[in-house]
Amino acid sequence: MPVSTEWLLHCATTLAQLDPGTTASAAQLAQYYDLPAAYLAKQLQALVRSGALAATTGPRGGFRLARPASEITLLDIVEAVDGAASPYECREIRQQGRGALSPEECRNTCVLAEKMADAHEAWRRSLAATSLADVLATLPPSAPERTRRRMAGAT
Amino acid sequence: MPVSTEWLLHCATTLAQLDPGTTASAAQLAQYYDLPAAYLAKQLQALVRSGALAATTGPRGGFRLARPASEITLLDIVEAVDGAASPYECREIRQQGRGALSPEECRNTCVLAEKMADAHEAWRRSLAATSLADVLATLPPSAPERTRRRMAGAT
DNA sequence: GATATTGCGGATCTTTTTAGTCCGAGATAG
DNA sequence: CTATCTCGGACTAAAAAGATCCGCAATATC
Ligand code: FES
Ligand code: FES
Repeated sequence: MPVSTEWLLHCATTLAQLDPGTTASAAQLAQYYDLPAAYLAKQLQALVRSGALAATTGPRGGFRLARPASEITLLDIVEAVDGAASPYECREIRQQGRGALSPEECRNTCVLAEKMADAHEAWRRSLAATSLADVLATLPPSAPERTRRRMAGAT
Repeated sequence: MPVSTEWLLHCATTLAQLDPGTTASAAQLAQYYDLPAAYLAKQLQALVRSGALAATTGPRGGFRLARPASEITLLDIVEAVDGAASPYECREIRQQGRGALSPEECRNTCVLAEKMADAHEAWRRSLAATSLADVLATLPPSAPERTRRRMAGAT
């Protein structure tokens, strides 16, 4: 799992603390966390493509949340940057080799593939249970003001 | 996630269907599923190292379950081949850059890292809930006999 | 006791993914 | 209208992981 996952999770949390209508540029966010600006910009695009963020181009432009913070889950962000596909991929190994099963016996999906899919679904469900609003609720009340202040001074 | 994960899950299920005391060599298992024998052998070693399988060297040697099938979970197998580390790695990004938090504010772990760890734990819990014995229970009663028969004819 | 067979570990090569950089299209402010 | 600032996608290098190979140690058989 790429390092940029952590970047985007934190960037989204930061954007959620901004006033509505305000945007933060990729350069600002990069400076805020000391990250390579060009590469961060590339990853932010993935979140725009997925519909979690909205981007405004031109001077005074930048990124903002495309939806209320309560409607953006951690799963949305993680799947946008890391891909939504399950890491486990069943290649129907049971139909190959000397022990191959007949096509009739394979009408229902393999038990092992099913269990692996269940585990992946449990992982997804756990991440989908937390929204950006939930994350903000755990922060001290002074955090948003502080974030806005430190962000304003950036280039 | 490597393709070999599926291989090992099925190989372990196959071994669980053998009579106690009987072993199956890597070549036999490879032929049974039409897999590259050399690579499969290497992955089987990982399961031996983890303690899920036991190996006997020499003629008539091979692999067998090291424990009763009810004591081997899918998580044991997956973590043996794919590693037990969480795919998400927190690099403490919150302490870097212009928005860096003070060390005092970072005494407790970051909320985002905690949520990601929770999701990973949910995934683990789901896989640990199923043992090889549970998998065998879903198979038709004729399956073990059939597996033993087809395995016997291999080189 | 010699021999064939099997697992074991390390060294090696290939492929995929990740990390990083770059320049162009488009929009806003002046 | 022009200059400047922003995202957007294409391109290139680096690292990690996957996959493969070969030689060594151990054991049962003959
Ligand atoms: S055939 Fe793919 S998991 Fe069983
Ligand atoms: S600092 Fe690593 S997830 Fe927040």
